[in-house]
Amino acid sequence: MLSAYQHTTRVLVALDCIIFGFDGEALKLLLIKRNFEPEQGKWSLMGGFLNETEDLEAASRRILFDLTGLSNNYLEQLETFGAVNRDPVERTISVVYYSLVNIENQDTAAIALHQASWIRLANKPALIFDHDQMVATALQRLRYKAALHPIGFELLPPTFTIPQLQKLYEAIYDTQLDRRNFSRKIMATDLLLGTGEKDERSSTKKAQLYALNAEKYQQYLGGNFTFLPELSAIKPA
Amino acid sequence: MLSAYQHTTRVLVALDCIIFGFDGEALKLLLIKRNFEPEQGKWSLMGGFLNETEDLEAASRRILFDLTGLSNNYLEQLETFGAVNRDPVERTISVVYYSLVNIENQDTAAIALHQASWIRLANKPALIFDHDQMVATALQRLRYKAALHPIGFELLPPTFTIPQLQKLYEAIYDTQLDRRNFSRKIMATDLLLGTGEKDERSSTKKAQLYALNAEKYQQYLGGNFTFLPELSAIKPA
DNA sequence: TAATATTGTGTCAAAAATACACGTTCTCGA
DNA sequence: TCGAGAACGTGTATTTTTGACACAATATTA
Repeated sequence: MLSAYQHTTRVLVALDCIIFGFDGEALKLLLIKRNFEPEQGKWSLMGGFLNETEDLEAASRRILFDLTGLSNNYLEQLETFGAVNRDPVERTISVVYYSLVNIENQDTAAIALHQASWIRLANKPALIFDHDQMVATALQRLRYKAALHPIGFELLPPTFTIPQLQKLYEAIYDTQLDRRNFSRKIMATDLLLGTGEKDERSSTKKAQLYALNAEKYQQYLGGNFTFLPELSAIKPA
Repeated sequence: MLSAYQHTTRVLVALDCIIFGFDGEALKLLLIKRNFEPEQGKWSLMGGFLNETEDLEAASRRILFDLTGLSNNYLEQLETFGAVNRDPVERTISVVYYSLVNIENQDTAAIALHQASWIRLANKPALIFDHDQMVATALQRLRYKAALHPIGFELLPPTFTIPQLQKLYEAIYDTQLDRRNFSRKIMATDLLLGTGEKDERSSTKKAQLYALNAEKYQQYLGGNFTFLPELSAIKPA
């Protein structure tokens, strides 16, 4: 081991996780009520500190798992927030990740233990520190990314219907889409594999259930594709 | 001031800058030969450490200015790299920014002092630590971003010709574009203001010089727009 | 079994992307 | 000085994609 760098400041590194879910109608965030100071009792993102011997993404996954029992989700680094006074206790920079989870997979016990709740984005309370800004940035990134890559599926159960998928996109972009054009576009991607099944939860005409074509999915993740032309002008931040 | 957080590790925070330029033919990177250990004499990105009392972006701008005399460039946070052993000396995480500069604005003295050179991306030597990966990620981001936002102009002088602009896009995406379609598409954006001037450096028919329409530019930065449909399938990473 | 709600699909018109060619301007060298 | 070479500037026809729109089929429930 070489000798340490001189004359330099060491700071705390936090990780915060923005966890998106979808309840069939609206986008949701998994938020916690802080049970420690500072800002005890206020709403906040899931967070924790980086350990000496773990990578950033590993730390983010650890925090996600510890607090929610969720693992193997889509997880992507969003941005690092480092304003000098963003944490009143001590200089701390926060590396923020966002994740997309199937809301049905949640570990209810773990979530209850941490006083976490799924809250609709539209009803989001004010969060501590710069967490509101983190959420705003994450939503922007999600919109950006989901328009070009098929990551929306990460928010759905393994099988889903086209109307469900459409509602998801409508929730992400807070807009209405034309059923016929949406269906045509999605079908053209060849991403969906029809299961013979139908969605039995519906109380009118039951929609066909599809599963993801895993191979095609990987292809589309790598390249770019305009999933939603109707959204080519995504609203500015 | 509240008391400090307990039981947590503090780490060094570095900042590394990926500086893109364009010489009229190809994309270039401003790289330095390290004059300090470890890895003295090897090629590396510009970097430095975060000070106690500065924001991340401010630190990045400071480093950029100290080393190159460049300021007021386009600067955007790319990603934070934090693998446990990425720096052999001590656990260090690096917040990476990328910037786009007009290569004609360089401060020659500052650059010489730091043994920095503009090197074509195609001739990039191997860099220290994880800097190669940083560059790869930056190029990917640049391609992503420039397809939807008019940030390419940040690499050009205040006035430029359409053929120059086209060569820039061809360099960014390492591809050939059709002159007529490119011109039509760019003109349709209303981003260019014709100066009466012509590019006197050309030795054949002199091309018209344009300047950016600053107002339109801001509009396009905010929203999304498909600048280059021919690139809708940007190559995977 | 009629009313209601939702699914699934087809067509047509407009817009955008693609492919492609010719006349113009400038320099340089014969 | 004028002809060749090189790059600039622009227009049109074809194909593809988007966007707008309507009707028949299925399931539930009153």
